[in-house]
Amino acid sequence: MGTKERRAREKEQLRQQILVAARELFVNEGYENISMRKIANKIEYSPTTIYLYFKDKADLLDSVCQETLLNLLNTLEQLKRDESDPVEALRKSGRTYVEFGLKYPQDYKLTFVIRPQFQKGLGLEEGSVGEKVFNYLREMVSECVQQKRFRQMDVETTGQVLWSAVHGVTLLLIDFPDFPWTEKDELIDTVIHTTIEGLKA
Amino acid sequence: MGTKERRAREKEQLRQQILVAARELFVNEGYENISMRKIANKIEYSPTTIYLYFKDKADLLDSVCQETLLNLLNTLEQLKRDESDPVEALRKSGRTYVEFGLKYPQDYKLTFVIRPQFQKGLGLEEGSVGEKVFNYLREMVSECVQQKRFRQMDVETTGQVLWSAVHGVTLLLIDFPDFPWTEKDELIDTVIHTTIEGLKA
DNA sequence: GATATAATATTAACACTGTAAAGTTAGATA
DNA sequence: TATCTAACTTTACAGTGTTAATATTATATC
Repeated sequence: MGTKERRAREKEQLRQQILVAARELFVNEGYENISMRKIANKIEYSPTTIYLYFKDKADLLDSVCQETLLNLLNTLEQLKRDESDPVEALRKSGRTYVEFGLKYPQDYKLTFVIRPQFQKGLGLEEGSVGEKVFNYLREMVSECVQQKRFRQMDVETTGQVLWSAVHGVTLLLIDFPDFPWTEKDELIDTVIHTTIEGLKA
Repeated sequence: MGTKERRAREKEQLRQQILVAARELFVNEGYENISMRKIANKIEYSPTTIYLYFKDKADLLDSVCQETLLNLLNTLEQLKRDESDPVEALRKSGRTYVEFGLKYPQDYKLTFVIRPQFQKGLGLEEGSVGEKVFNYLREMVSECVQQKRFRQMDVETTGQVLWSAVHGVTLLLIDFPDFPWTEKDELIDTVIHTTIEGLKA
């Protein structure tokens, strides 16, 4: 009676195959330059087969972005363990966030800039990966506030300020690679350092 | 012999007409949802006429964005006059920058996020409007640094840190309107205030 | 093993897209 | 009036996302 299970497994496998192909194409050539037909070609299925697994192209993008968020979450959570100082932990998290964005620039843009243009929902619903990523940030910040390392301020606002800073620098570095930036690592560190100092002040 | 001039004027007029129509459509319905045919319909010309005035759709986007930058520059320069304290002037400029982005969210995204995806060049070349906007920021910052109001730091880096912050918060507010943000104005003020405090520290 | 049934995949088609090439028209020059 | 030229349109092509109808395949039942 394992037939059903095997079938389900096979179905999931094809779903994954589509996702892998879609991510690779989206990331290398940009979401709007990739057609359903191109994805279909890559996996050697007919274009319409994709619609048996995903509602439409935006839904496919959505699933790719969910994976990216999961990837980001895992990357961040690997840090958490080995750092006792909460401010230092926050600094490292910020650094890791930006580095993640620069390591997978297209994934980052897809998730945090392109996707919102197509899917109006935020992807931060109850139990979603996006929510978990945000909770991670919230916890980090909360620790700093509780230990009075920051000036008295709403935890939510504090988190949002930090997010603004890292999101901003990540996108600028991605979008304007030719701009005469300060040396990249120095800029990232300075952005994070400045923001954290500002939160202490 | 005024014929040539009249013709040139008419030509420029149609160019402007196309730009106005394109901006309105792009801004209201999004760049990727607008076809050349829709723009052509709006101005009551055939679609291919547009190609006599603009190289392609990306070039048309480009011109729309140039106008946006000019608009931003004018908005910013109106501030300059009436503020003697350089830090306060910088704060106001930051505030104005974000407000501009939120007042014309689609223009902002078009210029600072969508455009770089299509036109790899930055649009900050010698003599360009983009360069002027950036010079404005540079001057503001420079004033603060010269008057020792900020901790000793490279003017370029300081400017880039500020730009990161305001760019970040602007985009987050645009892209995730449903997120449970701190009250919008408070968040913007806090982002700018925190960054500036961090630069002093 | 043959047949009915359900799952999965494909073909054909529609209404669009950006844009190149060729054709048309109106006004200026000679 | 004939010719030239700039401005604009028509036509056409190859490609797009997506739907409905159809075909194929694999399983379950007899």
